[in-house]
Amino acid sequence: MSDAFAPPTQRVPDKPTVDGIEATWLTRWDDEATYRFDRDATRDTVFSIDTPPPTVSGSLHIGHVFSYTHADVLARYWRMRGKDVFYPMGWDDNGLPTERRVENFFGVRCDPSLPYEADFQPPVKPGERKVSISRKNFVELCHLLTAADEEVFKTLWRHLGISIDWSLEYSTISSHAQAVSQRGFLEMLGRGEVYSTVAPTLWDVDFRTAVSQAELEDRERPANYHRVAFARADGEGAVEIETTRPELLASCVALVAHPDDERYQPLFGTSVVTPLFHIEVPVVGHELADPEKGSGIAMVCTFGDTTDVLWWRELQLPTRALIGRDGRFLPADFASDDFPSRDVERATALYAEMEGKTVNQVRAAMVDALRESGELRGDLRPITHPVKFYEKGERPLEIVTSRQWFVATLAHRDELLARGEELRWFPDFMRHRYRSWVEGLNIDWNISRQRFFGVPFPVWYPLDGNGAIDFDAPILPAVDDLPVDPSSDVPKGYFEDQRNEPNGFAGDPDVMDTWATSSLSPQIAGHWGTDLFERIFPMDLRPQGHEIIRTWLFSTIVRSHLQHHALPWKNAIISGWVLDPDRKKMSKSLGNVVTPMPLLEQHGADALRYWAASGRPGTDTAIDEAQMKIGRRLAIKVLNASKFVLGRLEGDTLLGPSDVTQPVDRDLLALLGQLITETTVAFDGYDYARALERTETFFWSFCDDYLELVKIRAYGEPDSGATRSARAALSVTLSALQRLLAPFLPFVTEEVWRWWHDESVHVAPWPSVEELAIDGANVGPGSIYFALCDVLEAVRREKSTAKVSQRAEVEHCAVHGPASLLDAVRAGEGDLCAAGAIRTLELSEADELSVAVTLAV
RNA sequence: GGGCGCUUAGCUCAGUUGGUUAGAGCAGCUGAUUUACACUCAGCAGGUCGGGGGUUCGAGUCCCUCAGCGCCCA
Repeated sequence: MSDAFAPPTQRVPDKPTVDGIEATWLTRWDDEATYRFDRDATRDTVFSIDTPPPTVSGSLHIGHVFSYTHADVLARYWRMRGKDVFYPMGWDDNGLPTERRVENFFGVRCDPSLPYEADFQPPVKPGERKVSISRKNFVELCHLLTAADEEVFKTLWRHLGISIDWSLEYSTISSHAQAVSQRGFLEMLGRGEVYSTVAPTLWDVDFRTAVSQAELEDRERPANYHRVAFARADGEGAVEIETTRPELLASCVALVAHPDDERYQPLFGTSVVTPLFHIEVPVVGHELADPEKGSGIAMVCTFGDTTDVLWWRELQLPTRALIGRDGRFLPADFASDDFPSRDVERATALYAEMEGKTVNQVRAAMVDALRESGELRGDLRPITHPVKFYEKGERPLEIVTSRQWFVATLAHRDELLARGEELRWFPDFMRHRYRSWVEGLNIDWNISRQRFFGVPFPVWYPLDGNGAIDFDAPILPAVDDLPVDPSSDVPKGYFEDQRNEPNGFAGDPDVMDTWATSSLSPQIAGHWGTDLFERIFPMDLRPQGHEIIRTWLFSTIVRSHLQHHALPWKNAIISGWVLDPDRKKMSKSLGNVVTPMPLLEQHGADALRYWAASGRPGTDTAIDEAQMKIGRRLAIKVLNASKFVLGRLEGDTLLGPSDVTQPVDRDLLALLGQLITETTVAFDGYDYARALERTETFFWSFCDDYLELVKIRAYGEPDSGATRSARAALSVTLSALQRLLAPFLPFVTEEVWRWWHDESVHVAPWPSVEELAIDGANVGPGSIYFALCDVLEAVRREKSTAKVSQRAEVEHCAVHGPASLLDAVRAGEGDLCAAGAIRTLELSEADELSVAVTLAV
């Protein structure tokens, strides 16, 4: 460990600059392994950070520097506090965004039925029509592209000076991550926390995959209420319902109204007949039917929306599924028990026009048919209502029935709520986001995705003599054999030629939701199962943006709770949005997304970090180049102030706090002690922004006031105690300030620190009050310093008003004020007169401070 | 519909258990001129703290209410 008060070296350049210092120090940090985690560290000395593994297939935007800077500032603080910081970086490279990017980038499409082509070359340019390729070829392209994308992200964060230990880099599609993910799945399966079942599933017809509740978003969409008449089964008139989805008429299974609704009470227990298809359905009561909505009585279908699912389940209604996985209408047999039509011929004839068509086509056909039959009553009534979309999708979700794997979250809701309370949130109010999300859960977490580039389910199924799959007796691999790919690996006791054959086996065709793997980031990064994991888990800090509380944060808590009966981390620090310069939310559609690299190159890493670090946890922050310029100015000031101070410390004398003998110098150290205490408390409470603001304010005063006050004295005779005192105070304070700023401005502080130290500032000890050796004899911290500043300010004002140089001589300066203040001024009289070029200073007692300045002619 | 956050100078924001005359930076204006720094320094000006009501000796701060903006959940 280098001495904080080491003598200056001759390393101070004549013309220091902040330009280009990033490259120098990035290389040195690599060479010196400055951020390398000590693999032998024990849990009590470790500070572990679970950083978001970004989706590299998304475009790089300014948000990627924001939250990561916050995390890095904290990492650097704790490292200086002597912690062994475990700070890995991962890439969440599997999943839909990657597939979509690969499809567009290469102009390809995955068709799992095609054979692998070993020498396949993707099109140089994506063509008009996408080229269909095998699953293995497709996955290879995914690996190829994500590897390149990861480099782009890595370059950004390195340039930004994020103190990641890159030897800990991981990716969620790596073999290691797949093994961890599959082990996690198998252990949940063993505990009964994950199950597969055939159930109504939210389905994106474009992506052809199931999606989970966490990936939903409501979008306001225009629609029309269609008023449709259902004949009563007893022939006594008709019941009119209003629906936005007439295309689902053939899959109607009931009408439902509120139990208290007097209009429909007489109908409960009776039946009506669907128009056109002539299927008898019951009229039932349920609290969720809204008497204010439409005509107050709704058509329940298989399945128009999530409420239909709820009614279907609670009222035990039959199933008449008509929408297929491609969003087109499936065949239906109106002579069967599933679709018991009273007029098979007409129903079959009409439906023949609809089968195989899309939702919109069928809707139009249905409207025509209803109009013709006279059962569509009145005009269509336009409305706007929320429709559920996959967050990355473009068409409304449909609900299809299929077999999926679910993690049982609902059964653990209360425990998960308790975990949310147990976690320390910064800012605290973010815990509400988590709570309301968990309280609103209504379906278990669907982790099956009918896609290609992901972690496969480590599951095979036996086939019976007819080739039917027995889902209740899955064949599982041994943990030691993980990872496995059931589509190419063969379960123990079987041979490849038994695949998909009667009495053979079949692999589960699906892959896991990407969150089902990235929710294990502590286990992946920490190498669950090795001693490393015990050294870092539960982790200390989860830094992330608030938009992924319900996905990544939530799912990580779920997995840790189920697997380890613990929170995955003690603290979560939640960043706000980065807004565009006009304080608008950035989005692709608005075209206002800002890319970080040009800003980084123009203003420098320290400047960009300064801007990011001035955004408090949880607070939305606009991109502000003015703020970046201020950061750059601060960095330059650090260079110049350091150059000046170190230039004063000529010779090799080791100056320390014990050399600080002059009252004003000791007063400065007392103030510095306050600053250190304050910033340390702020950092301990994850309030890096306050720490920065306080340090910055102190630093500017140090430059503009203290340096000016003691400048002349510091130039004095080296052997004089007064000179030594000034130089010692400058040295001690500079040392502390360089370190206090190091988490924020890692490049410039490293540059200036190395002018007089051999080791990195980033492994130097965080400043402490103890190292200042303050004896506590001061009247009050700042009393002398601030008094001198007040008088100096008055003198400056006089010169500025007179429009003369600040170096202009003052003939006479009369200070009137309370005795205590005069004493304070007297204690620094020499410095004051030197700094203000004051020839004669007169001190006289008065109730209030006033300063009369007479300029020399 | 339920919940959370924000509203302080032209702009961006501090303002800690209520306590002198509400602060800073930027922008603006007026100047200085170079033995750390022109990527500099000094000074000036600029606010009925979103509106209303209440508690209090005292409210930017606590309570109620209204409004606007943003977000979360349903």
